[in-house]
Amino acid sequence: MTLRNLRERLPEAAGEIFAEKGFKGATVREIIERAGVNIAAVNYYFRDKERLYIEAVKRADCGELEGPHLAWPPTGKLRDFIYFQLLKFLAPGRPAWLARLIMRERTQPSGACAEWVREYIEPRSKILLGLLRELLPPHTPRRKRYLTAFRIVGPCHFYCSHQPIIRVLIGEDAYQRLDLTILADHITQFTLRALGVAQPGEPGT
Amino acid sequence: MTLRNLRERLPEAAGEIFAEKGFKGATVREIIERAGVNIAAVNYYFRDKERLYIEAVKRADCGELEGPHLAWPPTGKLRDFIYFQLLKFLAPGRPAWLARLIMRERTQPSGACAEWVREYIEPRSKILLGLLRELLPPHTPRRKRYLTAFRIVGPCHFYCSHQPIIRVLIGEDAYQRLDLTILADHITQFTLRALGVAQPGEPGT
DNA sequence: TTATATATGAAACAAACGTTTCATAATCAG
DNA sequence: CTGATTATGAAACGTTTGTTTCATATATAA
Repeated sequence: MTLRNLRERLPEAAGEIFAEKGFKGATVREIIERAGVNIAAVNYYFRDKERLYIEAVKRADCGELEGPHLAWPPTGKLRDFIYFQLLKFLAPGRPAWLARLIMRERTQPSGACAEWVREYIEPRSKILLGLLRELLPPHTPRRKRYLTAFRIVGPCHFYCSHQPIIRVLIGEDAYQRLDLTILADHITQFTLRALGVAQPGEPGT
Repeated sequence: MTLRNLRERLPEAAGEIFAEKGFKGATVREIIERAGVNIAAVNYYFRDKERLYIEAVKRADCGELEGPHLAWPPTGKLRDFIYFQLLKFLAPGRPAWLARLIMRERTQPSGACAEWVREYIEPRSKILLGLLRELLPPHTPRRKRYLTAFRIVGPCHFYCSHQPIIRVLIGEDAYQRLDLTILADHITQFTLRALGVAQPGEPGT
């Protein structure tokens, strides 16, 4: 067989199943079956199930730091930030299990991924807070800045984490017609209006 | 021993542990140990682990329909809705595990609780959409109404579901100082301003 | 009381789990 | 080629899992 392929196929298949069933719910036998490798490979390449899990999470959320285009005005940067936030979770070409794996680790941290929070979550949080520092009036207290940040990131994550329930509530048809640009525009306009920042030509979505 | 107490203590202890570790992660032996009952009681009272889980979820989220006070103006109803939404998850006296159990079932439905979604989630969704029908201009398309609803409910859930990460990002001290009324007011003002609905005397939070 | 239904406890069940072992196969440097 | 290192496969390991069994204890009704 192709040697190096095996070491890569394992965490990939693991990610899909961990996302679907969680750490405890997934079994190594199901993972190695999907990866098409022998069960001993888990021990050989990753020592045990937990380290395989960490590796899978890291690969699922290791995208480059897609910062907003620096040349844009602050409002444009905000729209970009929101759009990329949505894109990460709901991009059409992106496998759905990636988002679910990340969301699972975000809302129920296994503790094994504290390092990943520092390396990945924290920098993005600082980008948004920096953006709000430009958009909000000077000397806005720190607390109001991150309260506003929650108001922006919250809805982005809501689409992903509550996906199963949203499908039921608004109907499958309406859910399928949702477009990422529509969502991003809506959140951006909603935010800018709430902050009292004028935005050219936008009567309503 | 007190007879009927036993049947009640079981799903209560189960809820705590299911919330903490999920359905698969929790073991019946840990549950019966915390409840202080014999392992046979699970089979005797609830047949199996899954039915015990369903019972625990139902009891965690069976609060009465705390609708906004009908006599209030629409803006007041909205604030009430948001406040109760937060209260359900983060009320000081309320055990934290209740919120986590509900959130777990919301974001990763086990499928066994479809009935609970219909009976509990759907009515509350309709209350909010009805409220928005009053607040938004007449003939606002259905899609914009529920997009706006997501903008309101999203942040409420964000506080709960991302609680572990928020604690790290803003610091434990700042997190402890967060007050539910502050949160509710902030979300309400943010929403009303975004909708272009005037609100008396409110320069900023 | 006696008879019947209900509740409890200790022990064991078979199945599934993560992990390990070890013999063999493949790879590669010399 | 030879020898050493690396990779693979089949089988079994010891635990833990959810569930069941059955004898005993308790409550209830006549």
